[in-house]
Amino acid sequence: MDYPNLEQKRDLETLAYQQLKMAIVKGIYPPGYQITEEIVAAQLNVSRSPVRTAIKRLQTEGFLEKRSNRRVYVTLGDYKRTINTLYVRKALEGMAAYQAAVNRTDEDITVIKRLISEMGYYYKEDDSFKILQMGIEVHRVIYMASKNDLLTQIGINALEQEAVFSYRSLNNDSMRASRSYREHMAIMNAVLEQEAELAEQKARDHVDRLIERVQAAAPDNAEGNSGLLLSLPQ
Amino acid sequence: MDYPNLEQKRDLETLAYQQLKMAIVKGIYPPGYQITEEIVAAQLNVSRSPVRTAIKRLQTEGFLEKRSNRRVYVTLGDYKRTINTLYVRKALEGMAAYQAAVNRTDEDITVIKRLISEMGYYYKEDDSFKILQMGIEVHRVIYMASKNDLLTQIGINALEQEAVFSYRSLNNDSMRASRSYREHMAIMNAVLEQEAELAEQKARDHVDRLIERVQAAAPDNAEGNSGLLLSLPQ
DNA sequence: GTATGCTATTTTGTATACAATATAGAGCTC
DNA sequence: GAGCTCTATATTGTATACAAAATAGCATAC
Repeated sequence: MDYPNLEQKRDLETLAYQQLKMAIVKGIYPPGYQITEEIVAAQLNVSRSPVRTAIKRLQTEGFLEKRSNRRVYVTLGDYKRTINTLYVRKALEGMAAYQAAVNRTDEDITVIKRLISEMGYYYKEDDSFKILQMGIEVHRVIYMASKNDLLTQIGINALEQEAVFSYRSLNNDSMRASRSYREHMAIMNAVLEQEAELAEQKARDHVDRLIERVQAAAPDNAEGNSGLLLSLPQ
Repeated sequence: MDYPNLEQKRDLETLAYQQLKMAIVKGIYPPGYQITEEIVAAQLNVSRSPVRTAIKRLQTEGFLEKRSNRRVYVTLGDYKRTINTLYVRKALEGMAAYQAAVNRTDEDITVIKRLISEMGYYYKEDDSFKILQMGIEVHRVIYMASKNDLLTQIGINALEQEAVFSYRSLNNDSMRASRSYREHMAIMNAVLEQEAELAEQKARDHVDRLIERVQAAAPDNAEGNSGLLLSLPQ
């Protein structure tokens, strides 16, 4: 057994959970891929027991899904699921932005200001990919600043799932990056200024834009899976 | 092994999950109670394996929590947790009401109208308990009408958890029932009329009232657990 | 009387054997 | 060749034995 970073000793269940989740999020096990206890166990060099626990957990979290009453696959995100997740994000991220504006600590302020200046740097450099990538971090920080554990846990899970199953196209053009930049800046500034209602509105608006993009990208063949592409949440 | 309703054959993991969850929600295992795999297994007359799976799942869902790095207890809902859950409910139930107003089918309309008339009956009868109890059903129906599986799943889970861990007092006076009646009616009517924004606002207002009540009931000793009482979500 | 360390007990973690069941595929019939 | 049935295989479900770890309680020393 190899402990990637050693540091903290974990039980095999936790290890299997983390490894498996990472493999899914990174796309090593792509959506639709069949997961079997035995194979994963062999790859991690542990018995089926801890792997089984990990698989069950990822099922309740939504990363894996049971199909045909016996087999487990990496969740296949279709159009409807993507839209559903985005509406959940709209509700949760709106609330998180509101709460963050109210509850942010000095430490949160420091972190957010650092994010703002870092993002500004990449904006000037016209580094579209970096800007889009940092969007995730913005949402994560705002969840943390909300000081609501439950909200944070559910919200980040939704965010991570979208990273895997997202239905959007992957054109990282600078127009998209530019809009992403402006929208995230607006949210963070409202949080800094403690403009709670504004922060909530900006966060909701941001997700509305994403919803529009998804709807525009797959208006017709809404039921099928064609057009599925991996992307970064924003 | 006894199958309560027989009908559908389930595997023991599912059975253990359902039984254990029911026992928690009904208060048979009260908050703070230690759960051990072996004892539950003995009570259900199955081996530890399926019980173990069920316990792990209830952990990730938040009904059970690990303390002292080895033992598992029924989650002890303190003030902060109650407030956190209510804010999550505010976000999700607001969104659900909005989506329900947009997506409700004819069948949903029938169900909602039946709920309205039934609730009206109990209101005339001045049956406070029944009215408060039906509040849960209202939220459940609205989640279903939203046609968003993910939203429904997360939202109902939050609702059920509050049923167990709620911090509020239990005085089922008719003034509370009267307000509960009015607020739930307002939400359902807005959904029927397809007034999406109004429905969202009414749903959020409703949870705000609950938050006020919790804050009023436990303003000072916010950290402790004194004052914890079981109640029904509304 | 308090604190510390040892030990027994409790409880979970892990591996593995076996059972049950669903799926796939071959072979058969028509 | 199409469809059916039967069988083999793949895979999960369940039980259980054993290992590891944490907790609690007791005894001992100071």
